[in-house]
Amino acid sequence: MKIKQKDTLLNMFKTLSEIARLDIVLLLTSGEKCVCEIFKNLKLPQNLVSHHLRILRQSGLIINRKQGKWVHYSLNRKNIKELQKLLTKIGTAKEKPPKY
Amino acid sequence: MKIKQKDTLLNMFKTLSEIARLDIVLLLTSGEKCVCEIFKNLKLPQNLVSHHLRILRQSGLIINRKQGKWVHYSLNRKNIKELQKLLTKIGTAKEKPPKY
DNA sequence: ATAATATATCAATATATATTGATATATTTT
DNA sequence: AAAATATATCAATATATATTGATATATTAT
Repeated sequence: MKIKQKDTLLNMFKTLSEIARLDIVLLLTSGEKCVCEIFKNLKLPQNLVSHHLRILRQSGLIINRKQGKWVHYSLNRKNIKELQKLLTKIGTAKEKPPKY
Repeated sequence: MKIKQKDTLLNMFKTLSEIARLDIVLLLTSGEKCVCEIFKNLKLPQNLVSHHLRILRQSGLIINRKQGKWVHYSLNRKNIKELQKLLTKIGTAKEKPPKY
């Protein structure tokens, strides 16, 4: 695996290892949401959610679009697919059977 | 998703978000390895690798078996499958299209 | 029994990052 | 233009965790 690719994956794992961010991602599986919907839904302060959204964006897991005073966030399926691929690779690697 | 299940997934993500541990998991895709093989391969001190192996074990990502003075570690495919499932769910969730 | 090898644990420290509070920016409404 | 709303940023602090060094335990070899 290329170093850059590994870094990207590592970053996605790191990003998803925080409960608030995993919750955001799970929430976004039901479609795109503005920040206000997200922080009300998760019952977290707005600035904290904003902070986590930035980390999610920087890791490539979500994307956003601006519309008036709202910023709508949604999942970045392309990169999530990459994570899936890696896990499939890990999960299906051949296993040396224990020797008795 | 049940709280306990989410905790488990969160823990797996947290575990995989450290480069040494991701490297260990990637190394183990080629079959089970004893600790000495792992720390020599990764060029990390033995006690540090031992520490990371414990975290990997506690998160359910790897299993071990003892044989003489060696402890052999290998992937725990069952739990890795769970991670895969979640990502598949996230990656295939329906997306509300942006409105123009 | 002693030495050597493989692994794990513990305490101390360094480092990264989550959280909070205050504030800034941009857009819409009145 | 002023007020209200939505979002982002910054500095400070709290917390979690990686890393290191020292040491303990268990097994095998001599």
